[in-house]
Formats: sequence, structure tokens, C-alpha cells
Amino acid sequence: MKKITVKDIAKKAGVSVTAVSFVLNNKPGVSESTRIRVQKIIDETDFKPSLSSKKLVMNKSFNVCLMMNPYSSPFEDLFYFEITRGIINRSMKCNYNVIISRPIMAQSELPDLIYSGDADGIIFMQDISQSLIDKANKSGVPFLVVDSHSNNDDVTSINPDYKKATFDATSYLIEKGHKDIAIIASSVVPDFYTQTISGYNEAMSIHNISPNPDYCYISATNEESAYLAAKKLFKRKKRPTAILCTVDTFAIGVMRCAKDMKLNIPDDISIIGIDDILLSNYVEPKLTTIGIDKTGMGTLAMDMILQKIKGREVKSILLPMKLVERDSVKQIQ
Amino acid sequence: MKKITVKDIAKKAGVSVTAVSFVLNNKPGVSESTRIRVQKIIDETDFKPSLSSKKLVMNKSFNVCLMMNPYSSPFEDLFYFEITRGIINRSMKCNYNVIISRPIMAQSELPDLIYSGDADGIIFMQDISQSLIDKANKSGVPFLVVDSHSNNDDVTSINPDYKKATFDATSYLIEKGHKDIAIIASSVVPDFYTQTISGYNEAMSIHNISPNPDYCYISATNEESAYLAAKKLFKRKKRPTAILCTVDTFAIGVMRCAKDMKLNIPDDISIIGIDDILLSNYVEPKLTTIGIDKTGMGTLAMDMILQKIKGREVKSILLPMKLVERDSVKQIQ
DNA sequence: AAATTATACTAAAACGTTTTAGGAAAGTCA
DNA sequence: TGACTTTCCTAAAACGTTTTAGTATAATTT
Repeated sequence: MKKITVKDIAKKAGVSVTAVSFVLNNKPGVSESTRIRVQKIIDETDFKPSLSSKKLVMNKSFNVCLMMNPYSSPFEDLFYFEITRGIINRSMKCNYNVIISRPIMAQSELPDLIYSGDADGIIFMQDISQSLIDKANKSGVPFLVVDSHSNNDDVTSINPDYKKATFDATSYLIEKGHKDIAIIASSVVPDFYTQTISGYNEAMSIHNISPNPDYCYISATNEESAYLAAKKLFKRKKRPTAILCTVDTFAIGVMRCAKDMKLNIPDDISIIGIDDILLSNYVEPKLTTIGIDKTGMGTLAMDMILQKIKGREVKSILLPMKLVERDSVKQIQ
Repeated sequence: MKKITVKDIAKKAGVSVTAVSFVLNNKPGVSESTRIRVQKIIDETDFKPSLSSKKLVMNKSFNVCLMMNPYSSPFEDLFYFEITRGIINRSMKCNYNVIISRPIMAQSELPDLIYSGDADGIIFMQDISQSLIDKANKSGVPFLVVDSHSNNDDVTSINPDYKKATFDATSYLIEKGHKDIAIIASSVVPDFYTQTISGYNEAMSIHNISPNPDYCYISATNEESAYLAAKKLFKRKKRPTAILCTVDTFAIGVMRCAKDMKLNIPDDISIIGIDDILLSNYVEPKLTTIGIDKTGMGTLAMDMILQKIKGREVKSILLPMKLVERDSVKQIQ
């Protein structure tokens, strides 16, 4: 059973391959009658043109490469996978395929497929090293970064508005009567740290609350270090009434610590996070957090990379986050 | 900046394109000296051969298509995404790319890329409809199903040994002193229901315990219906001492129900699940369950589909699961 | 030394599309 | 009517590899 080609269709229909190509791609230059005749044969024979040859001649791959961070934890992966769902859904509507890969971290190198012309665009997930950015730039393949956590103007990126989110989280706590608010901020991406801290500061200053210098700028790098930070905090003579974590995973570490130290959430301590990871809705008590539409983010990412592939100018974008009120914050006073 | 081709390399090296192709693919037929000379030029120019043309001439795509179930919940997705990690890691070591897609469910149809020769093999995730199987068969593209939950001999599949897992879970409960063991079994895939029920039955009969017909064969389809089933169970005058859920998500629904009814886990009721989804380790109390190495499953899937692509016969495989002892089961008596 | 074999190399075909350049017939305008 | 468009169509080139078939030279065997 040999593969059917345009040639076969052309012969069957008594036309040139050009004509077949035209009807295949809905191009003008062929009369309605022959268009119908050819289409009928295409349908009857179940003919689908080979993508490889199309790619070769058009010098396009019709692929977008999704570059996952190889070091992310399963929960981060879940966050990004929700974005991925959006990307895939969108891709299927524009005849693009999504190839999932990861940078080869040992050498901080992009996978071969990028250099072999097997991707028309790259979507990087999560923060990305400068060296990788340089390589992507050099490759000539258009790219963007989703959730880079950074405001680097050199790369077009799609980010939740983390500064605003932190501002909102802080304001929410203040509305709930809290004044002694600690912040445990992720410092793995410096830019992200700066944004969140300044969001916190602005909200505090608007309400004329001066942050307690003892616990307003705690930095952490992962759930465990957040746990440890919380432990220190809880041992103080005067505890804060609320803790703002700039990442949900940290908040979950803090909750674990509170439980270990027999503190009740939210009666003894209020906790708020940022991200709204899936787990936050299942932890006990359910975590109040600032969330974002991850699938929508993916859809947007796909749309934007498609624009870039078409050669259009594309601007970085900052997405609004939204308070998800659950059970980990208590109204006080 | 025009793309470099083999022709350019050939000219620079003063050899034929054939020679260049030979060194590119480590084939014999070229002397050591010229091999080195050509390789040097390849390295200097950063030349990477175009994949499209290679694909065209070799009639291979070097892609494996990963077909995700479009209807799965985020938590199921997480389960499958852990498998995906294994698949991707493996793929990167054999110059294969992984395209993620989904069947077009409205028409129960495979995406175009399958018919356009853009995938050398397909890995289906989760249970798959007969109609899709038929289409995959007809397409001529080799495929296999990961976690089909079924023992359909017509398709090669990779499944955790769910019958054994249920047997083990039941045995474990019995060891812990339980006799009144209810089972809430997923019935969405009939074959899976049968397997789990028979695993349960065997373990019970070995220990000469006759299952209470009132609650030994409860079927459910999702977390919510598991919740409802548990509710009925908890309202009985004589409650079982333990509930075995054939899926972790059900167990989590049951836990939620127990809490709503002020029952303590595991003091009032023991609960065990199957799957070890990520959430199970974060729920309170942590869920005891029967788990499986998901990443390993992905690696295996990639290996097997590669074998199939090479034309080798590949047998379905049943993977052992392993007890993950946590805090939701209590020793009684 | 002749016959055979192994080695190093190459020209050209092939893969299956899209696109270009152009031709013939039909229609439109002056 | 003649000149110009438009419509419909096609042959052939192009995309960048791998592979086939074959040649010339060198090495080995008889």
C-alpha cells in the first residue's frame, strides 16, 4: 500500500499537480468545476498531503517548541502544565503542532530541533537563563517567555502582574484588620523579589503602616526554607498576625510549620499566597491566594508566538491576577 | 543570512555532498582524513542539517505523538504529566521529538498530523475509545496505550497491575485488623472495575472473610459520586471500619465526606486508595495508597513505542505497584 | 603479474510538496 | 476590430537531504 501523492490525485482528476495544490490550499487559479472534481477525488481517496515535503518547500515546520524547565518540581510542573493545556488547545485550531522539550541544562544548550529548523517558534516556560536567551536570539527562531517572573525588556514575555498581586494581597490583609504582616518572598529571581517587595511596601505605606523591620523582608528559595523562616517567625515573643507568601508553595510550607507548632490557621495566624496552584484548594484550611487563569495564559502565549512567527512586533504583557478568597485568612479586631 | 546546506559544506571541503552526508551520519565510505576535514568545517560553521529534508527523503518524522485525553481533570492530567516527563526525558536521548496533541473528541478523530506522516508512533494516554483504536489501526501508525485500565489484547498497552494493587490494598487492611471493608470501585472502564473487584474478592476469600454484600461492590465514576457513596455508607447503623477506593481521587472525596460528617480518619474510619497522586501526600491525614513509578512508566512507554516503530513485536506489560504507607489507615483490635 | 577485492569517492535520482513563469483561451474595453 | 485583461491551466524548478549505482584507485590475493 503505497502512499498516495498529489501526483496520483492529479492523474486521476486529469489535471496538473499545480491544480491539485491549489485546491488543497484554497488558492485561486482553478475553476469551480475542476475544484469540485479534484476535491471529490481527494475525499474519496482520503488523501492527506505529506507534511514533510510541505515543510521542506515552504521552509516552515509548523511546530512550536514548548521549552519546559527541567528543574521544576512536580507542583510547578502542574502549574505550567495547566498553561500547556491552553497552548495545545489553541495550537490545534491553527494547524500548528506543539513539541515539548527541555533545554539541555548540563550544557545550558537548546535541543537540536531548534537548530534543525524543526520549530518556527519557541515558548519558554518559567525563568530562563541569560545564556539560553542569547542562544535563542542567535538561533533566529522567534521566542517568548511565559512566567519569566522578570521585567527584562529584551525578551518579550507574558507575566502575571506579581507586583499588583502582592499589593492586593497586602491590601486584603490590611482590610481584614491586620497590621503586623510578615512577608516571605521568593528570591530565586531577583526581579520577582523586587516586584513583590515593592507591591507590599506600597500597600503598607498607603495605609500608613510601617512594616516591622524584623519580619518584613524575609527571603526564601523553596518550601523548605519557607518552613524554616516561618519557624523563626513563630518563635518570636510577638508574632505577626499574618504572613504573606509570594508563592503558594511557600504558603503551604508555612502552613505545615504552623501545624507542627500547634498554631491554628487562621485563628492564630493568617496566611495568604500567590499563584493559586491546584493544591491550594485541597490543603487544610484551604489557602486564600491571588490566582491567575493559567489556561488563558497558554492560549495567549500561543497567539503571541504565532504573531511573532508572522514577523509582527509583539509587546510583553502583564496579566491581572485575582483574589481567591478561601479559609486561611481571618478578620481580626 | 542564508541557511548553510550540505552543498556549502561539500564545496568548502572540496568533496561531494555524499561524503558530507556520510560523515554527518557516521557512515563508512569516507577516509579518516577527509572525515576530520569535513567535520571541522561542520563544527566551524555550526552547520546543522535540515530536518525537513531528512524526514522527506527518509520517510520518517522522528516524532512520537502523545495523545492526551481531552476530558481528564487537572489531577488526572497531573498523573499523566508525570508520565509525560518520563517520555520526554527518554525522547531527548534518542533524537525523537514528542508532539503533544489530543484526539478531536467531537468527531472522535485523530488530528491531521497522524495522517500527514508527522508521527512515527502514537502513545495514547488513559483509556481510549474503540473508534479511536480503529482509526489508529487504519492509519498504519504504530501505537500503544499507557494506563488504558483494560486488558484488551488487541492493543499493546502498559498498565499498572491494578488487580494486584487491589489485592494488596485489601490484604493490607486485613493485616491491620479490618474485616468490614467496603470498596468503592471506579466503573468508568468496565475492565478496570472487574479487575479491582476480583482483586478485592481474592484477598477477602483467602482470609476467609465474606464481604458484606451491603457495601462490598459500590461503584462510582468520580470524586463527587464517591463522596455520595461514602455518605450513604456513613449513615448506616453499622459502618465498615475501612474503605478501599480504587482511585485516589475517590479516596479524597471520601475523606472530605468523613470530615463533613465529623468522622475522624483513621480513628473512626480507615481509608486506602490506589494511584498515589501527588495530592495524596498533602491531604490530611496523608493518604495511604498503592502507588506506581510514573516517570518510569513514561520511560518504558517511549522505549516500547520505539521498538514498535522499528517493526519489532512488542507485548503488553503489567507493572507492579507498591504500597505507600501513610496516615489514613489504623491498626484495629 | 593478473585477478580479485576493498576503499574512497561522486553524480544523479529520489522524496512530495509549493511556487514561479508562462501559455492559451475567453472576456472586456476602446 | 485590435489591444488589453482576466481566467484557467501547466511544466518545471525548487526545497535539502539520503541513497543508489557506479568509477577509479589502492590493496590484497592467487
